Amino acid sequence: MTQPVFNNWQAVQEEVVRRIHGRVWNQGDLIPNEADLAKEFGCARATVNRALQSLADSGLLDRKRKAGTRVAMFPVRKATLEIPVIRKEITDKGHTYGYAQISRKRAAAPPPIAVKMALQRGTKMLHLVCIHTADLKPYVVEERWINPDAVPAIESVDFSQLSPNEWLVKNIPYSAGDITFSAISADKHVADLLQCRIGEGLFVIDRTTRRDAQAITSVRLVFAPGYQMNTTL
Amino acid sequence: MTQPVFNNWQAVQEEVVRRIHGRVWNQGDLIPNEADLAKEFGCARATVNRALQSLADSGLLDRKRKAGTRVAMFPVRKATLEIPVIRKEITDKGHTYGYAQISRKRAAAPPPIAVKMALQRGTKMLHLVCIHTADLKPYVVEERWINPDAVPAIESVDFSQLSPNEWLVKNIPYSAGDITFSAISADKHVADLLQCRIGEGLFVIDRTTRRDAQAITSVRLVFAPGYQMNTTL
DNA sequence: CTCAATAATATGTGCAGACATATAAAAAAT
DNA sequence: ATTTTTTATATGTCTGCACATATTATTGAG
Repeated sequence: MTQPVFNNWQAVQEEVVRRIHGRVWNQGDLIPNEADLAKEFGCARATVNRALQSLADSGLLDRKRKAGTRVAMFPVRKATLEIPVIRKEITDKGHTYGYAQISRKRAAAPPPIAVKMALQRGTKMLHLVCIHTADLKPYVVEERWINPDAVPAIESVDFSQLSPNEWLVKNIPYSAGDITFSAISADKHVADLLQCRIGEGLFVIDRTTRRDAQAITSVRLVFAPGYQMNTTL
Repeated sequence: MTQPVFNNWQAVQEEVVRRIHGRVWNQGDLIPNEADLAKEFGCARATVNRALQSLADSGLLDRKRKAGTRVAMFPVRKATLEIPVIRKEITDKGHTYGYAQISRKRAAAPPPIAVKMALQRGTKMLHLVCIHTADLKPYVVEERWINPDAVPAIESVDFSQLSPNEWLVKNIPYSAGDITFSAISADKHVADLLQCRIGEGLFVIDRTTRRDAQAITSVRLVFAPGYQMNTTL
């Protein structure tokens, strides 16, 4: 009897998944080490490593040096979300993109924003509110605070035609950021802009980006009713 | 002058990012091929490959065989979301987990669900509603449809103590799924369960999982007001 | 001129071997 | 008994080489 040969990392991965699903290896079990698996599968250890590493990335395995590889107790599935530029998101859906600036001013950020951005108290920030439309219908309101210390050039940029979202993505590289997804009830201000009822449930993305330790910008995107963010796992 | 040596893939990656951020390579530019970069960096091509592949995964580069590697026009950032088991999410936050089944019945799924799950019209499904609590306060309502054809064992499972969320994760492997995030306004039913005002904006996750082509289950998770889902990028 | 066959090329991935590194377990010192 | 040091081991990753594969560019046939 000739056993099948797994000579590429995807095949090895599939076999490992098959064994986990088939309860050959149970939750929490230590699985054989890479060298043994390589021998069994008739391939190089590097190939097994690639397969197992990829499964660890997706949360199905837990690996630790010396301790070995075990089947994750809670198979925490990881979904990857693509965060596109708003204009691209709208045009990719086949709609006509529109943009308008609502307001622009300098002001101290309110405490929650200041805390998130780790700012000195009373730092003057650039505050922008604008709206993105799809086929002339409100799509999302962008309320943004920009730290002029981190982006001096910002003072001379005209955001009446180009959204800060797009300008920042194109011009200011960032090294890290955090995102929060949540829901709010529309207040009067937002309801007016999005042309929806006051109190209506709206999807919200809050994002703060940094370069090294310095906060660049913090934005709240409030989407029109019915907005959905999709992904697969 | 001795140029620095990049003898590990993270260092190569950092240097490449530095060049993109520093506009040495601009958006849309074709960058040198792996062999040339390897020579320049004084490392093996495999090391450059690892670095560039990882950057392509994160959306900063676009790569195509023969065509080469270019800096992405829209640096679509990708955020990875961890989708944990609800009980684990709550206990990890340091709260006391509680669970209760609200209802259990057999019924035909409503059309939107039936479509999402690609079911025959009128297939009888198992319908479950339950609630998860954190420190005795409502945390999330789980409304779930389960396809008994895909999970025959489901009929004999008691969900009065163990949530379908947890039972399914532990017992039914799935190969694929899709997730939608959105916001709704609380209707009376949900408002009662979550002890919130009618109309309040609530964060919602809809998830459908499949094994091969067969739909296993479709679930709507409606979170209590104030819920946030966090990640980094 | 158009379309199909062919060659060239950049990435994708495999292999064997080596060394690096984290860390669990064992041994030694206190 | 407790802490520190050492050792063993599984994963992490680099190297140099080879071949696979997708796709563009070139060439050739009609």
